[in-house]
Amino acid sequence: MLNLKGIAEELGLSVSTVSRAINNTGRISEETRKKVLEAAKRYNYIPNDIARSLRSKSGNSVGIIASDMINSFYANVIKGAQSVLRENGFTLFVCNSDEDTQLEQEALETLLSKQICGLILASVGEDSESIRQLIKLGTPVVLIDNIPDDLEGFDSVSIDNINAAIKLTDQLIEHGYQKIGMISGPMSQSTGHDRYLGFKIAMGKAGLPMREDWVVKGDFKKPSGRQAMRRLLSLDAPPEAIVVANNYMAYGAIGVLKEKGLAVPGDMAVVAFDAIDDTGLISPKITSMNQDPLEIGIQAATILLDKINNGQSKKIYRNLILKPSLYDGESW
Amino acid sequence: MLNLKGIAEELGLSVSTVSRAINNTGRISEETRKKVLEAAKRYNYIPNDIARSLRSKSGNSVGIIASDMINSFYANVIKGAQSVLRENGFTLFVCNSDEDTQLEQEALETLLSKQICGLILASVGEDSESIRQLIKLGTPVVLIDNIPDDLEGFDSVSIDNINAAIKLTDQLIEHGYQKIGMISGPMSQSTGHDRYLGFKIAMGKAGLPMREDWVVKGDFKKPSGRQAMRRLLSLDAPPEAIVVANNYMAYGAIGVLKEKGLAVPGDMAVVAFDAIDDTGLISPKITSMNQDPLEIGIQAATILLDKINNGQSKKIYRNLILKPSLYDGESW
DNA sequence: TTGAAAGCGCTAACAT
DNA sequence: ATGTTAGCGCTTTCAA
Repeated sequence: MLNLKGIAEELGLSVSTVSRAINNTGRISEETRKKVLEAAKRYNYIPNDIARSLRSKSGNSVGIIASDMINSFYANVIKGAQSVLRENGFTLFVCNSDEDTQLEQEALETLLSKQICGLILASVGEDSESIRQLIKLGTPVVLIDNIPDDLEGFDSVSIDNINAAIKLTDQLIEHGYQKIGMISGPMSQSTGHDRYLGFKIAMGKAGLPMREDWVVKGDFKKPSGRQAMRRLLSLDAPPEAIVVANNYMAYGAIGVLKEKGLAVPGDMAVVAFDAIDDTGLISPKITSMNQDPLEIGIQAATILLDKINNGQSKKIYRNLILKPSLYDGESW
Repeated sequence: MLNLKGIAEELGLSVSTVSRAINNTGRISEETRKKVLEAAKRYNYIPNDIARSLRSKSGNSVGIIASDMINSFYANVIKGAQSVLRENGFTLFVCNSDEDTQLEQEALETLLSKQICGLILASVGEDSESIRQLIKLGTPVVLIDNIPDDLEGFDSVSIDNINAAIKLTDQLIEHGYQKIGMISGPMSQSTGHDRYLGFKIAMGKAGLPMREDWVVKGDFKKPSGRQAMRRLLSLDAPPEAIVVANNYMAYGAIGVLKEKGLAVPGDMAVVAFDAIDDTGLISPKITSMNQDPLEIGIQAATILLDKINNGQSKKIYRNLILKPSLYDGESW
């Protein structure tokens, strides 16, 4: 495996000439260009991207930090972003934060040390310190999923979670449910906070009672959904329907119901966020308000690329609000 | 954002002294070490990993190429690998090949240009050219999932697919099924080929007839599973049970059955490979022979790290055969 | 059209 | 204990 210098020596040319031939830059005779390209192929030359970006001070990689790529929601976000990025010659570093602030911070530093030129971030919590730091460094960031309240001056791709939660709750209300509870996410995240807020608004609008013990806080992971459902079922008067703030908690909650032989929605109706079913075999089909994760990834990557390529657009912040779609399942 | 030189100037020291302080290498006075570390923190210094690995000729990233990380099987493999790698200071480049040879090749070149020092590869097809090339370059490779027959001299983590398929088929046979078909994968991949072989062996052993039209070849993706099932159902005498070579094709196949109002396993029994259900809500629960994807990722990464760190072990090839486990579901 | 030379940020001999 | 120097592989002025 040769490098530029190797090829240059082999051909009796200078490194710069070979570089120009390979990058098709600057003036060069057709003859030598041919010769170089042929040699490059013969020797299976692969440019050292590390050296290239060190020298030219312009990397071609971006990072993404999400809580868990096992979650098909994030997996799809990543896939969407990756497709756009690859088409544009960028590579994507994927990091998991596992809903952990510490890991998120570590991932951030790793990515920065890798000289990423952009970041897609589904942040945990509201701590904006690390993010502010990024912005100062001039690294473009696009936030997705969780958009901390106190963060103005960022780009983001998200949905109107408040309204989405209102509509989702309305589904239950329209079907005659009155005793409605919620398994919410952490209030420190906009997805948790706003969806809870929407739920509250919808309930108030309909004149329905909000009962403290009908709202159980989870951490967006499956076990917390199970735990929350057990808590609800242990109440003297459990709700007859619940709104769940994300897919995994809903899987946990419904799992508990099924195990106890309770019917969904007969004994308890369940609606959720982002419970898209890739397999098509989940039963009952969960009525859910869905963000389009692929689209989120695509849009986030597109904004990022624009900021990277367009120096001017760096100071223009875009807050893209996508429309979630309601999947009308059988769980209510 | 300062670099080493910046900090050196700021402190009136030489670059090398600062470097030594930060890397805690070589002799240095406690006093200056303190001073440097403090300054590094003050200026939010983050080492440029690109420059570092260019200089020291030793990268700290490895790549993984899998067909589709939306598939929770691969997602888990990636997660397992990532956990081991991160603990050891390595980062992971994730590439999708989408079961496409062309994309796999592209991903390979991208990764090589990124100077990865190791690769975990779930290859598509039997074309070993690109892989042989890698080996010559001295880049350690661990193959997973699909182990091309003609590739000796590689490390790999896999299962005994032939035996696994025999056992899976035996499940059906033991439950009295005689008219058994298969939705197989591409024969060019060991997972496709060996699972088909195992099926054939089990059938022969039991003295059951192998009918040509009861074996439909798919491409491991969901639509091909749907198509295959439609084909089977269109036969004059469809099989009464089928073995499906992977999870996604099984989802497609069962989906078709459910849509037609056919019962599983009443009208057709279905068993499959790797149909692990993260949600716990898939119905019917699919009887399946499961590799432990997390473990595969962990083992693959461990082998890779050993090869990277241990020059001597480079020429010792390990072919780890993990035990798959049978999940006893309700689909037969 | 081509070559020589500088230098990206860092590490590691070698020198002091 | 610290500084000086060379150079990783590449791009990019500047000269020729």
